[in-house]
Amino acid sequence: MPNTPRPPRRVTIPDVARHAGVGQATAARVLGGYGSASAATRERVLAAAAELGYSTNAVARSMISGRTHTLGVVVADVENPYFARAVRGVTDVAAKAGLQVVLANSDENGETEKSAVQMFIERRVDGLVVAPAAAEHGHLDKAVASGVPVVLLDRVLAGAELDTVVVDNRGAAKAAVARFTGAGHRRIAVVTSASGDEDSVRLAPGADIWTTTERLTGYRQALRAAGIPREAELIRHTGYDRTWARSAVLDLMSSDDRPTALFTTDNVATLGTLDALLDLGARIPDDVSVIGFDDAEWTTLVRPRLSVVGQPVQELGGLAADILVRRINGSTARPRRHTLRTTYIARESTGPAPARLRRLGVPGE
Amino acid sequence: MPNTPRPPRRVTIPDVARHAGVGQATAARVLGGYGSASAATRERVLAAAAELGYSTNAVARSMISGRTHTLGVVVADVENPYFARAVRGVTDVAAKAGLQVVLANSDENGETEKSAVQMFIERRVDGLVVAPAAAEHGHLDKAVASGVPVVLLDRVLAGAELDTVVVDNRGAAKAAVARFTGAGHRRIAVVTSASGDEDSVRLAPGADIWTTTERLTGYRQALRAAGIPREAELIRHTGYDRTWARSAVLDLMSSDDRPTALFTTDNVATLGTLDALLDLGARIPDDVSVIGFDDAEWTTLVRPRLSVVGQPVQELGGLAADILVRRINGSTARPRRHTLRTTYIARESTGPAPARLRRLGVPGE
DNA sequence: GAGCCCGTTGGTAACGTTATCAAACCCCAC
DNA sequence: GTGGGGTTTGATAACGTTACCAACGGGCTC
Repeated sequence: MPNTPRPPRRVTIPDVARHAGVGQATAARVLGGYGSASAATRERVLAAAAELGYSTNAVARSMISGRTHTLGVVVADVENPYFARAVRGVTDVAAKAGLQVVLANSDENGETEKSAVQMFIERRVDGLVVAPAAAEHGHLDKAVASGVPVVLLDRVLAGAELDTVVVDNRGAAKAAVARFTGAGHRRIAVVTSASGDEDSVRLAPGADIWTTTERLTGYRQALRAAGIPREAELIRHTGYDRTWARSAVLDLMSSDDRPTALFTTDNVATLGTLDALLDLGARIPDDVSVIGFDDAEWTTLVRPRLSVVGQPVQELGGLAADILVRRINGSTARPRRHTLRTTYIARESTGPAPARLRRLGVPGE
Repeated sequence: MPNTPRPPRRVTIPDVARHAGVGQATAARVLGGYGSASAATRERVLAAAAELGYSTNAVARSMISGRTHTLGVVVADVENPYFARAVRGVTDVAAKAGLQVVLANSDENGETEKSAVQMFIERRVDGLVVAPAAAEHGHLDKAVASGVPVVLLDRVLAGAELDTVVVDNRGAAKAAVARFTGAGHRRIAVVTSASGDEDSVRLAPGADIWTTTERLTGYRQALRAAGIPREAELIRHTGYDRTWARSAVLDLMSSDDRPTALFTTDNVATLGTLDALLDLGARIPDDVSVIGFDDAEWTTLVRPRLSVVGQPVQELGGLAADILVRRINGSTARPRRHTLRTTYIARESTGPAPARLRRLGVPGE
């Protein structure tokens, strides 16, 4: 702790009490809004407080009440629109319950998350919302054990006895891909930012997040259900850079036996995919159909407008906050998983499988 | 205050001291990392702490130190990518200085902002970053007076003696529009989400935010510099809904004497404008040139890629946090305005003014 | 008029940490 | 053996609020 200069002394309850000519306890009751006081004294105390510019010291209050009226939120990155929306959902519900929200970014790093959680516990937050970055959840269990309720957001953690708020990623992906198969598509590719470790269903540092893995599983299930053999070449793991997804799709579409439908599991992949398709001069959906996962403001800007799997992201955050509020109020219900419904948003980027493949341009011309 | 159940008792310093067989003060010194202690006792205390699962109570610490190591941030809406980026900038710099960030959304409502600031002061945050929603700044002055440093983000407040971090909106807009005039454009329209009260240069509730007003001023200055008379018909105030901007542009482009260049002052306006242009089948930049304000992930998705005025948003937030850290450490420098540079990002949406106007399609076909 | 109940009031003890200060201790030099 | 410097140690007082309890007073009943 560096020795920083102390802030100036603030007006306290004893000050107000003295100025109002009442006992400290009385002033405290009026200012704290508890216990009883006659109208006359209440008036006097309030006047004195206003005159001196008194402002409650919430820190002192928390000290004795044991409540900070604060929620800690750990997400990968607020800059990511998905998490921004989720955080917004949390803050809205929290605000209604008189709680404020402290934010921390983990950058998908388990250690960063751990230390953020540690800080939150030291600060005695009343509850924690975490979008876990790693499979390890000892720190979260400890938080719960020490009386700080935890809700997992967006991602399931295998073997964790924690409230979890997610969408049915697998089912949503399966349903989306089923639209392709239903429209006669047989060669359906999937583009994902996930790195593709086969055994990463359990979340591990550096491995893929649960969400994406689930969506890939849904893709596979849809293919199986339609009796379409899985083809490794049609599954492209590109990593978290839009240009990589672009190259992958460029490559994919240069094949003589190119896919007629593309499913993208996340926005980075979608952006890269559209980038490639645009540069190839591919006609959507005549040449190729596209469905993305998660809606964004630009999905209705591109022409044709993009069909996507929409997620109730803000509600997800809101529900997480809601669960916390209930736990803070004493609920001891057994932790469970809450799965919210996605909605398929049909726009203009999907159509029947083309009878034959049109020649595409080469990017750069 | 509802009477919620108290959380379970936590392990405290006296507990650890007892368990380690040392005095409270000694244990406190070891655990608090101040004062001196022999290696042997340090060992014993640490072991006892680990054994009992001790975790520092930051609330109690704040109570006596007067510091909460917390920054309050009030933005219009974290869901807005602009503010999301700014918040990210704040948290990053704050984290490096050992500060956490509490978030509040004002939704551009002055009263909401005021009560958020009030809460922050009660919670004794060490500093405040505010993107002001209204011209009124009494509550911010009071915060500073009571020892809580305040930095204004993104918007200047007339008559406020506060540190302010902004970009040169006026100059950037002027330079952008000057590119149009330099390329021979004479009919240059501007599309803005601002409502258009003429006397809203001073920020007022319900009126336009400073940022947009400045950009409009820049637009006018660029026209004047090029000797082009200002035409009311070419200035479209559309309000904060993308479809309204779309209609405005549809109308604008249906004129026989339609503009050959469009400048949009914000992302909502840009989105609506492109929407309209796309539906009209307008060729950019052959039929019409476009420059937007503020970059976004989709500006490189549309074809042609959109030229924009880029803002160092994250740096803006970072600088705000930086200034606060300095003030917290005792700086009493006179508050001043910090204006960061924008960068014009030349892409493919601008070109020379067309010799004659091509007939455009009608939307809906 | 005495007894009682209830709203009001004020003194004081928490809460868990850091700050202060004096006492104890150690090692060494004289 | 004694004095002196420094380090180590522990008791205790803050910090500003709420919790607790006893005392007071007025209006009512019997």
